[in-house]
Amino acid sequence: MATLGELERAVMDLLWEHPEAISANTLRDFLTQRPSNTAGGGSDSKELAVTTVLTVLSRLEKKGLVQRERDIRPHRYRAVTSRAEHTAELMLEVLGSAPDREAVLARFIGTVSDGEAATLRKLLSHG
Amino acid sequence: MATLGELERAVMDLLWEHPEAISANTLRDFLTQRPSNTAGGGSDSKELAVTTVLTVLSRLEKKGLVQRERDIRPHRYRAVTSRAEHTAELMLEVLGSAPDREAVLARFIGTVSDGEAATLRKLLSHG
DNA sequence: GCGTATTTCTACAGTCTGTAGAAATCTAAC
DNA sequence: GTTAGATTTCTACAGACTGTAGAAATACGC
Repeated sequence: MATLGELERAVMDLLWEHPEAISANTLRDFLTQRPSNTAGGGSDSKELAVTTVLTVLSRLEKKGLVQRERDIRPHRYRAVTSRAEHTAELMLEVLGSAPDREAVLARFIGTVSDGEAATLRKLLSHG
Repeated sequence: MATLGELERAVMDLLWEHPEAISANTLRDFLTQRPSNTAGGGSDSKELAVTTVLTVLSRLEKKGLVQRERDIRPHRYRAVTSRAEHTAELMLEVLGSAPDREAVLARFIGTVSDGEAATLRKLLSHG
């Protein structure tokens, strides 16, 4: 696993938002026309060739992040794991490489919000 | 911040192991001669030019991960943050980009060891 | 001042990502 | 069954980042 590029990331975000498998064209439309920018993020709406999206999807497939349905004609794509799973895996990957895991966790815990801390406490208690 | 290359990572690991600031030559020696390979990791002992190490150190400095002492002649380098801090920051960076933080945390928590869970519980209780 | 150690500049190859045209392939309609 | 249009695959290239290091500049000790 590794960190994704900007476009790869955008595509994954869309796939995560849409559980149903969708086509490259649909993705392209989402990527380019995206009208409602929730003020703050990067405004998109830049032309993109479908082949570009297809290339990115192929790469994501090779990376194991995307699965494609090849039986129907406009192939449909969908994320293999949920964003939460993926993110958790990434975090574990980062943590895994540390010989001082507990120290890392200590610092990590110190930064989550109160609400999240409460959630964590709950999760840890009935585990 | 971003993920480091292999050599960059190796350099950072050495700097983290050695709190005292050390020179590029010393680092080069560590990187090349490293005799005890704890069976399993990648065996090093490959020749490396000092300039290579210096280049990497410059890049790490530019990235804010390394600080250099310029007053003494063989410049000395040291890590700006501890590995634990750095790792925790990376984890937060990964987590931060998720809209469903709690879901991520839930999955994350499910994977840590019992001992670590205990540590976390302790940390969360008197926070 | 000079030689040697050290640092900075410059350079290049390999990988990864964004980008897309050309070429191949498929499907529906005729 | 042939053809046109949609779809997918191949191939290509530029830009960033990393590993790698020689050349050139600089500093320090004698």
